Amino acid sequence: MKYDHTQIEKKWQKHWAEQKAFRADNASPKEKMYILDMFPYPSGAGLHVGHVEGYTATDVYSRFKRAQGYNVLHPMGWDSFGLPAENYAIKTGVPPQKTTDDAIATFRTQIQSLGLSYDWEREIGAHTPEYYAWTQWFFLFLYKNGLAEKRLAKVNWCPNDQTVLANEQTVSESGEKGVCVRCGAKVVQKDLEQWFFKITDFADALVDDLDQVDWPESTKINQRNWIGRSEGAEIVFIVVGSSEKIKIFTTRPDTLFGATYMVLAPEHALVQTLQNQIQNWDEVAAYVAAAANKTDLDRQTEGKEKTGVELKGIKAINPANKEEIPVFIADYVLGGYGTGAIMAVPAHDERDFAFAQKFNISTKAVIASDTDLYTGLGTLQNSAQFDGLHSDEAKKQITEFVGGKLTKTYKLRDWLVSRQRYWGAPIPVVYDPQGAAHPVPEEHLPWLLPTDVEFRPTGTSPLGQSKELLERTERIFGKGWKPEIDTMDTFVCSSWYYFRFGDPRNTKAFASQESIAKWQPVDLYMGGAEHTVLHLMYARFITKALERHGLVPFSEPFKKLRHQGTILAEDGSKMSKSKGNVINPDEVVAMFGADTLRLYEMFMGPLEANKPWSTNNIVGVRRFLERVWFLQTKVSDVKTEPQTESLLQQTIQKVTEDLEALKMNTAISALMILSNHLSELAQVPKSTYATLVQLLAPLAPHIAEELWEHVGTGSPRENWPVFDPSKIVVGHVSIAVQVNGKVRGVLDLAPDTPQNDALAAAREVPGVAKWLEGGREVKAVYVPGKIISFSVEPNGSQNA
RNA sequence: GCCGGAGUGGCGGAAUGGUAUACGCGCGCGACUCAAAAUCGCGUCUCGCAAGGGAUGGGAGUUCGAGUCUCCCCUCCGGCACCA
Repeated sequence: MKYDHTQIEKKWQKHWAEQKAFRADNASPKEKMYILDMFPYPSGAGLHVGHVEGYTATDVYSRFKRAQGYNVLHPMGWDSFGLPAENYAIKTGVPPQKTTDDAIATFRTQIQSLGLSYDWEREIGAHTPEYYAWTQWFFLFLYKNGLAEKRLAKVNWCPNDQTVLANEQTVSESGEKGVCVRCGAKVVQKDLEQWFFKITDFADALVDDLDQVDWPESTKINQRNWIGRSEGAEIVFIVVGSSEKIKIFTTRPDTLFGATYMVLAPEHALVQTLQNQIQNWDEVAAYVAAAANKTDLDRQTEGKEKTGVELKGIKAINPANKEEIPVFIADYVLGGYGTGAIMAVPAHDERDFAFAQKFNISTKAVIASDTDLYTGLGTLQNSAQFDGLHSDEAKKQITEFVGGKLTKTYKLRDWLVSRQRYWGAPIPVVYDPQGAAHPVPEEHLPWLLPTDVEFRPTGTSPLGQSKELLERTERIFGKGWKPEIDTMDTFVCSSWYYFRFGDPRNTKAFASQESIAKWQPVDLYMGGAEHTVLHLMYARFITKALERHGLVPFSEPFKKLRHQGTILAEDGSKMSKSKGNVINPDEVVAMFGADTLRLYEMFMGPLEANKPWSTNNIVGVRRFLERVWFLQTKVSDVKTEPQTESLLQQTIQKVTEDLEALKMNTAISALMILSNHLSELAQVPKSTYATLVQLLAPLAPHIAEELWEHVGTGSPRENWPVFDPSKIVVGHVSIAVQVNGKVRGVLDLAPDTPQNDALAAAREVPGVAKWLEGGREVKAVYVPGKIISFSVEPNGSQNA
């Protein structure tokens, strides 16, 4: 009987769908397990083998957990708003709605052909009004609680196309930075009124709560670095001859006596305030204007070459030693970090040192050191009564001495959610005739995305063209009222979707409290490591905001997180369309079958590692499945020999432990060892074979179900086997005998052999005895069941 | 520059401080065949006739024993990058 993967896979996919085999049951008393994949952007290119890896891993785990008796929630949906569909529409005129629905249909078909056990009754799409109504509800929720507000902010602007550009659109196809991806014009910065979510309110919790979750350490570190909490002091400097003060943030208040100048960010408000006292105003104003037009990319490409202008006529007083010091503006000081102003200590800070060299500013070493520039901590000097103190103590004492305060600051900025784009959830805000913002009342949600727009860059947000949206606004709110015409960052859609899967059709709430209590938080979350810093941060923020207002009873949405690695091309390079080395999963499924593809991707290596694809290696797992398939012809009611039973029990243990730890590659290896053993038998005991099939079922579910029909009862999706240690044969174990760290012999011993007997036997082993003869035994170590180790010193006669 | 991760056969990789190279690919030889494919069996780190020796990026250390732990260095991959 041939192994016809196509026929078998179709049969069981149909069967599972008809049986609703993977429905997550809201009413089940069984323990819940919520296993989630990061929902994909449904791109026109279709499913990638990289998707398959992550989805297969969670599928294996879901099937494993169901068999162990858990009530598993394993859903799939679409992160379906976003730029590619809109760009495609600009190019071709095909509306994003159509492109997106087509792409989703393709993705769904592809995913279903892999036999992934999703509960399709819970499918959601971020671009559907039923979903984005609640994305908009989240906006209103944050707005009402003071966590959303409008501010001026810079955007990338293409003066040629008259359009706003996302950061990733400011790199040309040839890699040139700071230019429009479409026309190549130089990108400039432009101020726009935009909506922000106040994620910085939660900065401390976002750092501290990382201790509660089981995430890869590197991902936690990325999150901490992104938030960038640093501890230091705020200290006030007085401007000479003025009532103005300059507040600075420093992590090194111990070096305050060494501050020989100050720097303000070009956009610092005080620059404008002090205009009348600044003698070289024209020069200063020109520098400020130039800095305002610089993109972040400009700053990067310009490297670390320092620029700046002294504010002539302005001096500040160092509060520690009352010296008058000059004040500069320079773009190496960032307006958005700390207080936007620094004290510069050129003797102990690299950037200040470089700047002082260029502008010929005096330096003063206040930490003892042999070098002109020393950035470490140390013993104070030139610091009056603080001389001799160590930095650690001086930080606090000097801060108190000058009336400053110890404080913390963060790199994390508030989340800018306004997008001057079409294909996103409209921001549910309207403006009265005076221009004041008002939230759209919840009863009007979903606040629909209009369709009467043209897809071409026009210099304004596409929704600004919609007559329907304007008429709707005036009809509901009154004459002269105007709609907000920006849409929300698609990260908003993905910051709450995991709640929706628990209660996907709810029209009264984003999810009922019962569904939250039943299913949340996510027990296992799987997705790529790249590009997830922001998503994870935003999802955590939303959860913390909900918790603060009593809407969820926990503060972290994802208890356990794992990343699948990247699948590379055969030569180890990245797969890319332009190189033409992309593997299409559909072709692999057609040729080898979904079970083989799944098994191969799980067998490639550790889940989180980056691994090259190898079409050669696929035949290995295919052969394994063929071997298991062929074994059914040898099944009979013979008694299981102890050796076979022992191996079976070890396999049950190994596979169970490995699947729990998501080490699919070694679980498969254990199954191969068992099937190789069974292949050597003339007749294969039915119960042993059935157990092999069941252990294989989470990994290669179609073939397992087909084989199970002949050898099992019930379903292979239930009653996961439990290993029985008493059936593992422990009669004797082969243990190594080492002399001076080298293996000289092997000995078969029962693990409970007493030490004296074991050592005596070991000394008699032919390969060992001769090494002990000529020397003096110094030490003998016996680790039962593991190893015997002798240490020998050569005697005098041998040395001679 | 800073922060992570990783270096093991020809290749993907395995190994609670305890016989390094499991499992798979590839390759070689053999069986079956008129022949080939498929399948099955045997072999496959390296030097050596052997006894033995040498190998987990390089160098030191801890230990009876190190791929695994500690320190220094090299290479590759990923992230951040003037954050005071």
